[in-house]
Amino acid sequence: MMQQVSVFKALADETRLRLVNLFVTSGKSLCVCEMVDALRLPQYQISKHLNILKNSGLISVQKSGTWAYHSINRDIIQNEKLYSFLKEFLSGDVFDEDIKNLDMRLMLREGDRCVVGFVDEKELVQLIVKKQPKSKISKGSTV
Amino acid sequence: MMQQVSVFKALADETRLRLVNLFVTSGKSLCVCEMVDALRLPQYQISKHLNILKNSGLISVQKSGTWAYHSINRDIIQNEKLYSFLKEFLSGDVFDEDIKNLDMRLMLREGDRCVVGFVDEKELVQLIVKKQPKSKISKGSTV
DNA sequence: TGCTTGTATGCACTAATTAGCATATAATAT
DNA sequence: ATATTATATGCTAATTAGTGCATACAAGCA
Repeated sequence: MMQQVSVFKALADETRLRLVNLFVTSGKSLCVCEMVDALRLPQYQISKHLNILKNSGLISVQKSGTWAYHSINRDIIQNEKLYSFLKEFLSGDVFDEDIKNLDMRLMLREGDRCVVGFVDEKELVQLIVKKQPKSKISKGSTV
Repeated sequence: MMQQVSVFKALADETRLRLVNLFVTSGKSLCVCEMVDALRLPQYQISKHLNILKNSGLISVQKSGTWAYHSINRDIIQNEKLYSFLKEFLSGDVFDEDIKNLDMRLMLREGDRCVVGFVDEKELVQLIVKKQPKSKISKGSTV
């Protein structure tokens, strides 16, 4: 298939656009469990869609132990034009919600590395609260 | 379907990318028979693919008698970023060949309007030769 | 070695997309 | 009216793509 076609085919799916949105908005390398938690879709779906993005040349992977950090290839996205287009084109309810979830999830990183696997919504909040050692300014402390 | 998805779905097909290439490279409104001759595909395919591009909001049509002039919507292509990306991304053998065919075909216009229907390759060359009234500089005239 | 965990993938099923052909529509010309 | 021409569209078969589930793989840890 023509490379141009495979790039647009890769982008022609809601789940994959949501993944691309995570990359262009966060600007980070993300590992699979983080994306699973952000999009709240089954792990096998995320993996498969990432594979399609990879085959089109849009993203690439760097393994670190069992973790797999995926990141967008800014060079293949010629002249940054597609990249900056995507950055402003991908917005709205679903995309924004995903970013909110991702931001929460990224608070669990240590030294900017992923250190936990899948975490459901409730568990995530608890873990974040537990992780804030210096914040005595939390609500309802000394009123 | 999300508008973002439908835009990329519209672009996720070789024939439709070839059509888009005609628009972004020529910068013109084109009518169906001209695109049929440029891409050398059956008329019903061109019409159907144009309809998909139209539904995604990428192009629009202006009728003039039986002729239908299609043109790309530069405003929906946000901030011109996608437009200029496409302009440089869509190149290579097939795309270039299409443009060569289109350029020939556009020589048959009169006052920048389409005045003939489908024309096969041989017929096209003959018509073009016939159309050059002032060119006494053609090959082999007064050597 | 065996267990757990993060990630990838094979298979069956279903849904979505495309091509091909015939035909419809609508404007023009005779 | 009728014929012609430019364009659109309905239908079917064929292909492609996505989902869901189970399971495989591979690295780290007991």
